[in-house]
Amino acid sequence: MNIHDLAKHLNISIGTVSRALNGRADVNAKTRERVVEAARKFGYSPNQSGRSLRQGATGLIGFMVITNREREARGEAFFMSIFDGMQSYLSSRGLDFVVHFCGSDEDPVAYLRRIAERRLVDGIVISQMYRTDKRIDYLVQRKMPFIAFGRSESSKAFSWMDLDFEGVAEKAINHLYLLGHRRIALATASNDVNYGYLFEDACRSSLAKRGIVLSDELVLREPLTESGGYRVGERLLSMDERPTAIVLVDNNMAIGLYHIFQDAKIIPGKDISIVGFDESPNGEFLRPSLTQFEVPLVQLGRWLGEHIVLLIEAKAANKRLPHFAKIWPMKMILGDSSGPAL
Amino acid sequence: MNIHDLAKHLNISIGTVSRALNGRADVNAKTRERVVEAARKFGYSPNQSGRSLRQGATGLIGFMVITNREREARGEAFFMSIFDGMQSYLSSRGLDFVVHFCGSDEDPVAYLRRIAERRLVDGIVISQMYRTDKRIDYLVQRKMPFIAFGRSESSKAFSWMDLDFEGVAEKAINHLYLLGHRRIALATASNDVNYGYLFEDACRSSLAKRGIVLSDELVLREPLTESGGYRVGERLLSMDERPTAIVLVDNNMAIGLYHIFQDAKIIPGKDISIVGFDESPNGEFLRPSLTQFEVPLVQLGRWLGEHIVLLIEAKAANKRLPHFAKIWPMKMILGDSSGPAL
DNA sequence: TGCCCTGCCGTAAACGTTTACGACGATCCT
DNA sequence: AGGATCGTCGTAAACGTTTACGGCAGGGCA
Repeated sequence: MNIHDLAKHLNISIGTVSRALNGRADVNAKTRERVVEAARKFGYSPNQSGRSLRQGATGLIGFMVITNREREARGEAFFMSIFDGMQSYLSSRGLDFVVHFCGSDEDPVAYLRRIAERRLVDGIVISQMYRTDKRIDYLVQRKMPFIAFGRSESSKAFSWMDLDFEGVAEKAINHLYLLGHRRIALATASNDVNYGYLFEDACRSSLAKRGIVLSDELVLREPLTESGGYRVGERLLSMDERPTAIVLVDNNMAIGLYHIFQDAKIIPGKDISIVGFDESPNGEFLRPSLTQFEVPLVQLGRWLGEHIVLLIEAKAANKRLPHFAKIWPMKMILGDSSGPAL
Repeated sequence: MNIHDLAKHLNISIGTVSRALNGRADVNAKTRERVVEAARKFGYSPNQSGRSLRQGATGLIGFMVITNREREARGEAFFMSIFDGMQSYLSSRGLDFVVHFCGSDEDPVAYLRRIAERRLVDGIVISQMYRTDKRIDYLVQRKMPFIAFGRSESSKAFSWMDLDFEGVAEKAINHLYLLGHRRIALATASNDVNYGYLFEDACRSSLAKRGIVLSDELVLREPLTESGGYRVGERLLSMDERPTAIVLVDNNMAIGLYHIFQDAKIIPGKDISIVGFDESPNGEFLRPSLTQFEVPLVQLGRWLGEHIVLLIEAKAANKRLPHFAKIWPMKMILGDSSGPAL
């Protein structure tokens, strides 16, 4: 069933059918009704390939995720909520949303090139940015609308949005400082993901502002997983001069940390203070409750949807692409895992 | 840059360019080399819309996931690994793989219809099956190649694959029975997801085989989350006659359960036995280690990729679609969370 | 009555591919 | 030497849309 069949069945031309379905003005109301009704009845929607070919746009927005078997990616609750918000906005605009998963054994740049060259999407959000990320140069050079979810170093100008690592670091450090903590550790990523460095730098300068230097042995780099958190705990416990507080860049780690502390009869918020990062079901659930930071992920997804559409529309109108650079604010949720220094 | 530009640049016809890139036999080796080299140099790949239109196929395989804000979906480690395997197989076949996320406020059937009618994919895997799932009837009627990941009741014949809930139930119950347990509880899903019922029925009949009836108060329906597990623990502890063992349909629950038991000074494997479900980072990590079931998810993803391709090829060859019905076996991993009954 | 305007619709070109078909020169066989 | 075969390539149609353009009927106005 294509547009010709439908037109023949209605005894009108395909042009009219197309105009009727696309809501153009120059079609009789009565005719439009007949067309829409027939389309519904036969389960007809325009073939997207034909439409894309003619319009030079696919109506598809992509989101690229890199799978990794180490499972260091932020969890389901994180991405799923973002997808939810993005999908909800895009479908309200009549656009489709698809997620591209780059396999753990594939080269992200090659994977992205393939998507771009075959013109599978009109625009794309890329995530899990590396410190310097070739994907950015490629997309800029190709003039493909995109938003990087996460910062990255590049000589080119591009649009990005990111969580407020600086703000979180400042609030976390300030909170702990006011509670009297002076020896504060940091648990961050062991791989090259950019926000690990960002957060470390931010913590370092927030501490420096208060006259504290973050010495290297207090920066614990481990996988952002439960067992990574457990390892952090082990290293913490083996230290000669144990820190009185620790800041985490990822809440999955909190689970492991709580476990080893429980084994060692160390009570978070009393014997040692813990500040987590983004909100997560785990964080809400842990006892004592984890001090962490709230981020409305569904809204964040909507923001991404809205702004990628802006970029696409700007390009279609042949206007110069604007560049967004958005830091997403996060609010501290006080829990019982952070208390006065001993 | 399209095929015409490339052809003009090489001073040959577009037909030859196309044949060269598509690896057809009737093109001179020297010419092919020049074409491939030029395509690489200019970053040219055939426009997928044009190609799809001509071929009547998109070369795209979809995977439909339903997001839910209750976060009861199986986690990242689960789906991500499946995607990884599926992507890896499909890309080796020159096919693209995309994931469609149906928003939590959308109707899954309408969402799927949209994908199908616009012909966005050649075939699709649908997941999170409901007990009776309209998506199946729709896809069957539309003759669109698909595999249901999860069983569902339908009068139509269709292809599906699912985890071995019966096998897991039998092994879990047998294991506990041999350890002397006779009063065994079950934690399962509070929503309408089909495997909740499947697992419950399977446990019921495995128990019945051993002369034990699974009474209603021992079936604890809660969300498949950490806090759902915590609720299960609360209900367990408030029982007059507490069960000596519990079987879980989801490992996220194990986290919550361990926590409340820790608070209540109840030791898994000693005071009460716990058997979890699929392997998960959580499960490996919990102390005492959780008795659970191993499932090679990457392989499972490959299987899905291979078989959806078989279905698509069969349809392209105008052969009757075969129907697969695959139960994916799972192996019990003995942990310390299950021990002799008191 | 003659003219323009409006509302509605049909026609046909164009989007970028793939592929059946035929053309052409070179080689091979008898 | 002549015809058949083979290797290579160009031509053009087709896939399913959208949309610029023009046409036609009818109504309004001078």
